[in-house]
Amino acid sequence: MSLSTKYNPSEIEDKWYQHWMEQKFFASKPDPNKEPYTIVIPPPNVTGVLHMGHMLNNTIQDVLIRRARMQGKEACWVPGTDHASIATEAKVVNLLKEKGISKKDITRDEFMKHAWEWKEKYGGIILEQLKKLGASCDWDRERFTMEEDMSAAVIETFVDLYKKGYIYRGIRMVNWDPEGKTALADDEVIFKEVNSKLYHIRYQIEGTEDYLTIATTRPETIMADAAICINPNDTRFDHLKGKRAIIPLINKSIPIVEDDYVDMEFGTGCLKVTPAHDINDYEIGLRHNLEAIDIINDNGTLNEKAQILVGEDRFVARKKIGKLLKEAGNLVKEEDYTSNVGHSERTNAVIEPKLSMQWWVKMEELVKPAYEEVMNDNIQLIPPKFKNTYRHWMENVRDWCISRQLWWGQRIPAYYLPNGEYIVAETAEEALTLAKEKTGDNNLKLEDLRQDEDVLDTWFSSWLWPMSVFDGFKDPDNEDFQYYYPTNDLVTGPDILFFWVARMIIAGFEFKGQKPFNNVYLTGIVRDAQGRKMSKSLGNSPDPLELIKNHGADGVRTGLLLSSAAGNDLLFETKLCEQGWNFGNKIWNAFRLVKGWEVVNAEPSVAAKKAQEWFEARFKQAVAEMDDHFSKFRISDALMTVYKLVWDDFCSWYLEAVKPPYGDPIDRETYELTIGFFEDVLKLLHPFMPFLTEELWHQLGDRDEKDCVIVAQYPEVKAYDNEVLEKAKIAFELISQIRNTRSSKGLSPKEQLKLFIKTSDKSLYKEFASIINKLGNLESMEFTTDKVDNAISFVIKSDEFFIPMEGAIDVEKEKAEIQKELDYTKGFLNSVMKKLDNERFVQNAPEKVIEMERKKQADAEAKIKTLEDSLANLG
RNA sequence: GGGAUUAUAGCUCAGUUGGUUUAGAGCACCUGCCUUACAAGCAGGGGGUCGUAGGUUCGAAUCCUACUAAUCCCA
Repeated sequence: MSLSTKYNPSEIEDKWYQHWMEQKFFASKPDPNKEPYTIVIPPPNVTGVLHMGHMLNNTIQDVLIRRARMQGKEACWVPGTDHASIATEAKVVNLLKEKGISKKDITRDEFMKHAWEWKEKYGGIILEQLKKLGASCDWDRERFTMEEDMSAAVIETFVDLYKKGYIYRGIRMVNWDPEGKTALADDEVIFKEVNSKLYHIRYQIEGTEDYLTIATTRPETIMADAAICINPNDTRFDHLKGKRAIIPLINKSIPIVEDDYVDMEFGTGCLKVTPAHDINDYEIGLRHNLEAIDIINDNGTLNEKAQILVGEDRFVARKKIGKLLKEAGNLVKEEDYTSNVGHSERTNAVIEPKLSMQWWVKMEELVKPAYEEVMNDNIQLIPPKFKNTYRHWMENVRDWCISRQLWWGQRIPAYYLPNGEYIVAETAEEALTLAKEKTGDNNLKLEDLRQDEDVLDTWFSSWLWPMSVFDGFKDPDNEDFQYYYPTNDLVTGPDILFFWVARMIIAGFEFKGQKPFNNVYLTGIVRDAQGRKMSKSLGNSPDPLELIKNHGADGVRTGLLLSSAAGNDLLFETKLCEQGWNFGNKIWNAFRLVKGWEVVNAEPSVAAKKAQEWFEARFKQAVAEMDDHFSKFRISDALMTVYKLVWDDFCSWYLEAVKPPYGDPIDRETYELTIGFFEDVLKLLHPFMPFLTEELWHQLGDRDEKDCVIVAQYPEVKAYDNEVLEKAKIAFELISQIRNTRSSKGLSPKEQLKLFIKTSDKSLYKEFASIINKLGNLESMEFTTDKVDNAISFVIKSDEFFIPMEGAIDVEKEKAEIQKELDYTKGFLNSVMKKLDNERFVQNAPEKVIEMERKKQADAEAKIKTLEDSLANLG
């Protein structure tokens, strides 16, 4: 045979993906005769490249969708990307910079043209990468959050929420990125440990020659100080109460206030309060009615309100002011200090807390149905431990800042009138009409309206995703939306449970009165072997495409799923992919064996017939087990079930039992049944290992282009013969014991052995005699009523087995082994008897439990007797 | 500081409402085999007082309390 002993995935993967695409197997359209099964992809960032998290997440989605497809459901997996305003804008700005173009020198329209060009050229690489993984998305349905219809939905919902009073403008402290010149959401801020200095600065107490000392990491903000704050319980500062202090360098007088917020242990116990530049200070400011003095420009330089160092960058200013304070004699000391400083996820600039006018969504009311429907399990979170986390967030929900000071995104549909008022409307024309009504000024023209410069947060697009991908806003009655929505399962990471999942649920109920999905499967986070998050800066993330190249997509998928229970982080090692590949190779070689057989018309062997009966039952049992695992979203358990079914049951037991001696042909009946079993196994395996199974499906039989395992009918749960499984278990244990005996005596597996059985019930052994003979490699199998001399013996249940050994038997060693088992069984019996001797147990425990304990007792007693006999026989 | 989650074999995890369990799986490990499908394999084997200390119960890995440790979210 010319087939390689090694399975080579790269030869077949692209071929089959292309074939599936050509046959339109991924495509879905509404079919009223079929049950829909829908997944929308968590849209990856359009600038992104595939990382391990995507691999895990999309593998799970693909497993679910492929299984549903084979089960005859109308399976639809919608792919797409989001426009990632900050990330994309940063990329475009950088590209323009390389071309010598500055964003501020071009118009908004020109910039958007460049951005779209960038998107067309570089965006969406990640979707191409998903194809390598085998993702069976309906690619004809690919969506992008900035395309026209999707944007229209965003604008429509903004106006809708505004009209309902859920959207407002307000000044709030935001995370300001002075480089990107935009506000960032909390999750876009990364906190890093930074070495800095703690400056101890003394302020004169007004009207005295005394000083107080504060400690700060940001001396450049002293000009924005509105007060000095002390803890009211701090007796050290009683003399300061009611006094005022003077800011050095600018000689401004500020009050000294008292607030519990001040940590008496930290620094000097005196806190400078800078409401415009620190979130905690802002809140103290609100409590004490302090003025917020903003001395920093949008680009991070100091403005004229600072009075000194105007125009200097905040970090330059920090150094210079240190020097100035020193010269003025106000710098007491500098000490080294490490602090957690927020950085922009995109530009890496140090975040500046900044007061700024932003658009907000009022969340308190909106959240209510979304909260309820998860708490009552109408929407299920998997694993359920996330329900708690979800509840906690929903109960403490805060308003959502949805404006971003960027151009790439949907521009906020608010139009300012010359008098400073504004109108929210879907179009400028509509706004003009409304403006005329509002002002009574019929001379207003479009040119008089100025649209808000800001765009909406990307999440404000993503939260509509399950509805907008089916045009649920543009055309709510359309067939797709009616058929596919609500979707079935959502697969995503717990890190965006609030930013995305919760908001989708909110949007689903608010805009359509329906949940967006039934189940949310939260995957773990893929970490490296040391448990660290994978990150570019650590360089600990393997290249997914490289992994696929080396281990095959099937190998990587299997490797990822093998040890990733829902919600558990996955400590990734390349070894896992090797294990996945090994599994594929095992199946490949099973195929080589079967394919190599010569088939003749003959009677099946007794062993083969028994093996068939057993494997049929075992297969059905595995189908039932897998079905149960899938129903609970235990994907890795389902995989493990089929892994063992293939490796242990099909390869190690079944194929070994039916395999003819080398060179001999196989009878037709056994051959055909075996092919049938193989196909059944491939079906169970296909959602996990799509490529290998498709290849073997076509190699096993002569099939046309439409007859593919991807659309084969998935095995259904059926009743099975449990008795044959129970009997086989004992027969297999006997075979293991025979092999063990051979192995522990250092005999070759080729050495044939004689077996004597002492039992009161011969039927099981007769039934399985042929298999026991073959797999145990026996010369003979006989029944006996007496002990057999010069033999190794062992006990299964209450039956005793003897294998005569030529030459000396180490009696002491045999005795020791039997004694060990006897001790264990006695201990076990003892624990059973403790229960049965306890009156209260017999009274209180359920009948079934007591019965089980009595059975355990009887079995153990019989076994002990047999073991004791064995021991006695040995002398 | 507030809240949550987790703790079972060397590693990653099962163990479903307490009773088929003096605890299972995969990987890793050890021993023997290049046995004509597969050495990336085959056969066999060892390994855990279920984080610690109490409590409830006839019975606890499972329920309760405290402690310890780790992780996450919020401030």
